[in-house]
Amino acid sequence: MKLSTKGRYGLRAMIDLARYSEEEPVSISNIAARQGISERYLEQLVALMKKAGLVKSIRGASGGYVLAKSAGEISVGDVLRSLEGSLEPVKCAAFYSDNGCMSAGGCVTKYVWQKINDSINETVDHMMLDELVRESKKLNPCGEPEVQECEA
Amino acid sequence: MKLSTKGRYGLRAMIDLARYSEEEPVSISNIAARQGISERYLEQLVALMKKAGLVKSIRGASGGYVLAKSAGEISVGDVLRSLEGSLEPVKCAAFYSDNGCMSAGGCVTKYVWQKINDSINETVDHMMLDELVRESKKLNPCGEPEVQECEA
DNA sequence: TGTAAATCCTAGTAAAATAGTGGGAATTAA
DNA sequence: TTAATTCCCACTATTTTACTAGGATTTACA
Repeated sequence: MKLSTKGRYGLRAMIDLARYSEEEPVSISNIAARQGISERYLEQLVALMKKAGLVKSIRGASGGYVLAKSAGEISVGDVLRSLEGSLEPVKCAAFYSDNGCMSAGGCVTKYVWQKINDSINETVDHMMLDELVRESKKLNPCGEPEVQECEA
Repeated sequence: MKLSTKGRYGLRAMIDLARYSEEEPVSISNIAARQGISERYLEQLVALMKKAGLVKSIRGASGGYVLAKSAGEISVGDVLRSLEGSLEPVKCAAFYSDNGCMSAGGCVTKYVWQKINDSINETVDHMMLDELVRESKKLNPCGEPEVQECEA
């Protein structure tokens, strides 16, 4: 049940992007430097978020990325799902239908997975990016590069 | 954020075990047959649950496994954690301490991971095995082998 | 108009994790 | 004694992860 580096780096990058792209587009190399993430790898993560409609790109010199909508309209869930795919703990074909996989019409554990899924989504869909940006400004007012001692 | 087969098979096995071990110990091969899981693999999963104090073993012929406590005292969380380790989405060293990993005393995303962690635990720790056993009896009253069409 | 800074796109790859399989010893009921 | 069972440890194929690499394309600016 671990989030991969995609989700971990991606959310950090997105908070960074939201924080620093208000005046001008932010480049991958900028984010990568501040967050201590490989440029080439981050490139791929941002591409996923672009595909999901969370960020817009401006090509060419002095280009970069900006949010595609306001930070208040982008949830942690949007970000994580764009990178990790669905957050559901078990990929169950019969998840949203009644005809389950067992003889008598549904497997027991399905309801467990669904409950976990619901609670994860409930949580991540109610945390918006603007909140985290405010928090980031409080914790790191001057925008120093973030030292990573833990691997989150 | 996917549960591995350990968690998925393990919970199914545990519900099966809880359901069928009321009168006599249930063997691995019994559970494996009913649940369509490899015996050798299931053996290893049950060993983890034994180590966690969720089941007791009776060795020798006509031996098998029984619950170490009543089904009402074993939560889905107990089972999943015994198999998967911690369910937290990110393994953060500074999780339960205040001195975080960033210069200014904590990283922003830590709070996100903690919220997700809390909501998962809240959910799995309030679902007890006895509930699921009752559900299992409703869905499959005669204890037929469970046909797996989905991979949950 | 050239150059540097950027995004964009695709492919490759080492390391780690997953999902098992396999052999065989120890225990115990019948 | 035998068969059924748990127990323990080692091995392995496959998949996933976490990148690296190369190079094409776009564009601001001198």
